[in-house]
Amino acid sequence: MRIITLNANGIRSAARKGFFDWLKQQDADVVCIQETKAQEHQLGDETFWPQGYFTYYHDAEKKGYSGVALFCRSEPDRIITGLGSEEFDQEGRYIEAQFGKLSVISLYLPSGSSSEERQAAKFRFMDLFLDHMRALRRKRREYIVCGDWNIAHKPIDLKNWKSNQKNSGFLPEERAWLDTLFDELGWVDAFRVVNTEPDQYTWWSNRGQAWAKNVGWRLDYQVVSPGLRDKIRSASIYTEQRFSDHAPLSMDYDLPFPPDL
DNA sequence: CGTAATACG
Repeated sequence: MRIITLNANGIRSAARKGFFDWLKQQDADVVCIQETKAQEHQLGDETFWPQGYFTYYHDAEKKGYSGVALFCRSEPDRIITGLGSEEFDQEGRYIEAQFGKLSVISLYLPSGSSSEERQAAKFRFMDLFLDHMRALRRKRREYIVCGDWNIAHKPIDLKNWKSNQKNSGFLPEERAWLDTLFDELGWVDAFRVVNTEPDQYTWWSNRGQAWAKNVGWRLDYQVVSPGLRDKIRSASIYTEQRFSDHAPLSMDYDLPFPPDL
């Protein structure tokens, strides 16, 4: 089973840069997109409903903002949109597809980099989402939570960790939140199970020479329930592609699709 | 600086 996640920074922009042509060659079972920055009525072109996939969008109410999507090679038993939050469900940040006992989720955690107000919103979402992840752990299901988590976990996960300790995305509170998720709740950062190398980034600033100098951050994760830990086979970050300021993260699991859990 | 709309990341 192959799962791909990408923050598209505009699904229409990514399409113009060849994302859907690339995707055809990837043999993905589920594709998780964040920052579609479009509403469904703007995505009439068949490009945005790829052949061979069941496609689901969860848009923000605000035009050109946020939004997540799922492309699924087999039809899910159920789709869940949103977390039951008045504040965040209108921002299009969560969509879950259920296939038997497996759920695959596309998540877009708020960025806090634009203002203190947005950082406060990010912390509110983190509170809400940690409770959600606690609730998921009590279910008799397995989960793959894909997306842009907007937090680098450890110094190995960004180039300039020393100078970024006061910046959104590498704040001590944000890092501790991921510690809680992984160490206390038992969720697994699947990429790090199969790749412990430095310089494995999924996002680069558009400013300066960040891309050319590989001054990046690892913000995009596939976070899996503990029962899937020994099913994680391999991970690839497609840094050659420039569909977005993020790179696609593709992971292979030792499971058929649809899963036989 | 890029995407998409005059804000947000």
